[in-house]
Amino acid sequence: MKWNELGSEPCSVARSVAAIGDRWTLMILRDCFLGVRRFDDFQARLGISRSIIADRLKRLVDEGVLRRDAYQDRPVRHEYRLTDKGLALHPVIMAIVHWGDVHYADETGPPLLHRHKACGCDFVPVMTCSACNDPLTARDVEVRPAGA
Amino acid sequence: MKWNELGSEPCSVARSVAAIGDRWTLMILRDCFLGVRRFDDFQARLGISRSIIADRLKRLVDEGVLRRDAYQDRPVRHEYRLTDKGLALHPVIMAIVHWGDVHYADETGPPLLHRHKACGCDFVPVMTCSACNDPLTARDVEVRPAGA
DNA sequence: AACATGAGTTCGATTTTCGAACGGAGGTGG
DNA sequence: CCACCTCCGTTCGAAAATCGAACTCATGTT
Repeated sequence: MKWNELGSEPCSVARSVAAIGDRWTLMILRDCFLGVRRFDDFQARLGISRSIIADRLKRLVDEGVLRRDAYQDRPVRHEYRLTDKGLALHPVIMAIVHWGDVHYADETGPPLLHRHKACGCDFVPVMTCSACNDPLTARDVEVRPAGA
Repeated sequence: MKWNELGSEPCSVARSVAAIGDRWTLMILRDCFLGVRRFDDFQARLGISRSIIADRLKRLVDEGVLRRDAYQDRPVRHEYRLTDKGLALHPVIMAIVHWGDVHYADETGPPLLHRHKACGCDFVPVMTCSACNDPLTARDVEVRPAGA
């Protein structure tokens, strides 16, 4: 298998990873969820080559994860915003953040805190079963091919 | 910023991504959660260069995500198993799978189904608030720096 | 006119990543 | 004892990704 064949595997991980499974792409998505929208802001925050930013943003737009909207004319300028498909990546980013918080935070604790607007509390994300609402762990899950 | 500086950023996404944010690493982790443990099985399932498998497995062991255990002597052979830190990546993988299921499945539906052993039902993963147990969406969350 | 801003593109040099072939330690069959 | 097989890697040269710096382009500001 090669990089570009990944997307056509009959596996949802492979297809997702083909779209977003790249260091810089994930860092850009993190910034999107933090409200960053403009090319130069992405570049300044990441401190990497502009050509990589341009390439990754283009891919994300092609994938339908980001939308490129004009926010002014004369000169026309665009901003990058998450589409619904992009917003649906929120659990992925939250899961990654939480794993990092637990396993890489230093004595000062996690760098960022998350507050649930609805209930007003700081929280950590918990993955639950859509059927019984109980929290899930790896050992609770049985996997089988569809149609079996 | 460069690739290898990613891990020292004060950001949990950056630190996590430095450890696992690579296409092949994520594919290997997928296989780990499906029960694959041996070098040649990883290689056969992924169909990529053995050097990549070797490199990624080594990194994951160094990171403490996998453990390299001998399963026989003469000749000594090892298998790769998820540590607790590795098992803690389950929500990340589930979130990625679910996003792929929703956005890339064809008319035949998702390639794999997941059953919750405790309740016996097929399910999809739902991310919830640890404080109030309600499902979370991106717009429900407010982020702020720690210590504010 | 000179300078600033925002959003890229281009370029050559450096790093990574890749596939294919090889190695090696030990079994198995004849 | 010799050939072959299995499992687990390593080595190496070619191909690709990444890098920083400079350049472009359209406009607005001093």
